[in-house]
Amino acid sequence: MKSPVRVRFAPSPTGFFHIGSARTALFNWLYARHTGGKFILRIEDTDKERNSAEFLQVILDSMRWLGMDWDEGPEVGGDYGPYFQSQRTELYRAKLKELADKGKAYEKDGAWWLRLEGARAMVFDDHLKKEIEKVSAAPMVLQDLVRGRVERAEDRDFVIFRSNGEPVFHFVNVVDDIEMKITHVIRGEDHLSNTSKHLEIFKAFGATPPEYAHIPLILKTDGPGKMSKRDRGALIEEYQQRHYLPAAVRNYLCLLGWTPTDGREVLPIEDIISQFELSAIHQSNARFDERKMAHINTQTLRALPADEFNALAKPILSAAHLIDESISSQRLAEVLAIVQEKVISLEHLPEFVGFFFTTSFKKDENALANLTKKGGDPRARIQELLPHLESSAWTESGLESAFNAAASAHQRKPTDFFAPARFATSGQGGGPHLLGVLRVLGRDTTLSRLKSFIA
RNA sequence: GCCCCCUUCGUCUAGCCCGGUCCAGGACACCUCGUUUUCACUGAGGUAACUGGGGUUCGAAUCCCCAAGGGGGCGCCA
Repeated sequence: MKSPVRVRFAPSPTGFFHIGSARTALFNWLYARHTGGKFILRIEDTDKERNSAEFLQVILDSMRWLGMDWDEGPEVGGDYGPYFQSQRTELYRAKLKELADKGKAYEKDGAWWLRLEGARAMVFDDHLKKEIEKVSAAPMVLQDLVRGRVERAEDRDFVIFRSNGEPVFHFVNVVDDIEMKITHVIRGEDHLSNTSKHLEIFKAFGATPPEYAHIPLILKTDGPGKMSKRDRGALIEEYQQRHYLPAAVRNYLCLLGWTPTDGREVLPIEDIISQFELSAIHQSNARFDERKMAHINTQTLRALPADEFNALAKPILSAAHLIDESISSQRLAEVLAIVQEKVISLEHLPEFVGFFFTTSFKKDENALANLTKKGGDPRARIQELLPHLESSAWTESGLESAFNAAASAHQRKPTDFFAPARFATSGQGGGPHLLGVLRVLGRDTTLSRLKSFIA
C-alpha cells in the first residue's frame, strides 16, 4: 500500500506574497485535498538577513484568505516540527556531520561542500570567469510527473553549509523533505535545473527522493520574463485590498497551468479538487491576464447568494461613508438586489450605487454629453415625463405604463425618456434596470431629483 | 558560454499519448449587429492560431530529426 500523500509549501518570508508562490501553494493544497493527504507549511527562513516577521504574517494571511488551510505548520503544529527552518539548525548540523562522517561532504574555505562522485579536472568556467574544479558526475535521472524523464548532471561540488555556520537552501530543503516524509514535491519550473543538486543530496544520504512535479511559470502580461514582485497584479494583497473574491482569484490561479476536465472555467473549489491531477498540469508557461481574472471575479460575484453578496457589500459601502449602522437591512437588501446582477466588482460598488444613499452623487459628464447628442434636449424629455410619473403607481409595471403614456403623448419611444431619467436620478449613463432604480429610489426622491434637474 | 524545459488565435487553452471525425473547438479581449426597457447586462455574428524546415505515412496539429524563438538554471539567495 502506498504511503499517504504529504506535500509541502515552503515559502521564505523575504517579501510579499507573490502570485506565483500562491499558485504553487495552491497546486500543493489541491493535490493534498484531492488525495486526502496532508498539506504542510514550512517556513524556509535560513537567510536571516532577508527574512521578516511582517512578511511571514502576510503570507499566512494571504494563504488563509485564499482558503488554503494547512494540516501542519506555523500556528497549527504537527508531528514533524518545528516548521521554521531557523529552529532546526541542530538537526542540520547533525545531518551535515552524517555526510562528513561518510566522506560525502568536506570543508573548504570555511564552508562545507557536497562531494560529487566522478573524475575531476581543473577547467576554466565561462560563466564564473575563473578556473574551477569540475567533476564528470553521472547524470541524475528524474522522472518528473509533469515533465517526464529529465536527465541532468551536476558538474561541480557545491556548498551545503556556509562559512557563517548557516545551511544552504538546497541542503535544508532536502533534509526537511526527508525528515518530514514528503512524498511529492510540487514546485515551479525554475527549480527543475536545481533538482539534480537535490537528487545528489538524497543520494548522499542514501534516501529515496520524493516524486517531483515541476509546474509551469507565470509570465508577465507583456514583456519578457516571469512575473516579478514589481509587476502590476503580482501580489495577492492587492486583490484582497481591491475586494476581489478570494474564490475567484483562486479559481483563476487554477487555470494558469491546469484545465478543468469538465470544460467549465468558473467552478466551485470542490469540483476543482475532485478533478485536479498532477498529470494534467501543463508543460508550458502561462501569461498572466488580469482581464480574464476580472471576468471570473464578475461571474463569481453574480453567482453569489444574495445574503453573501450583501454581507460583503455592507462593509465596503460603510467604508465609503455611503451607509452607516442606521440603515435597515431590508433597505440595504432592496438596493443590492437590483445591483448584484449588474455590478462588475465589489471595488466598483460604491460608485455604482452611491446615488441611492447620497444626494451628492457624482455626475458623469460623458453620459450627459451622450444624452444631449442622442435624444435631443434631456430637460425637455424630463418635463414631458414628469406629469406622468407624478400620477403613477410606484411599482415597476406602474412606472412602465407612465413611460409608455409619456411616449404616446409626445410621439416618442419610451426609451427616449430612459437615459434622461437615469441621468437625472443617478448621474450615470448606465446602471441597474431603470424601473427598478426608480422603484427603489422611491417616489419622493425620484420626483425631487427630476425637478431639480430641470430647475 | 554551458545545461535544462517549452512552442496551437493578441491572451488562457481543447485536440497531441492511441495519425484520418480539425479547411482546428471553447474562454478572455477586440469588432459588428440586435432588443419600441436603458446598460458595465443579455442575445446573435465576426476577426484571429497548428513557429520554420526536413523526414515517416495513402494521410500529420498529432510520430521522428534539425533549426529558430521563448522560459528557466548555472550564488557561501531561496
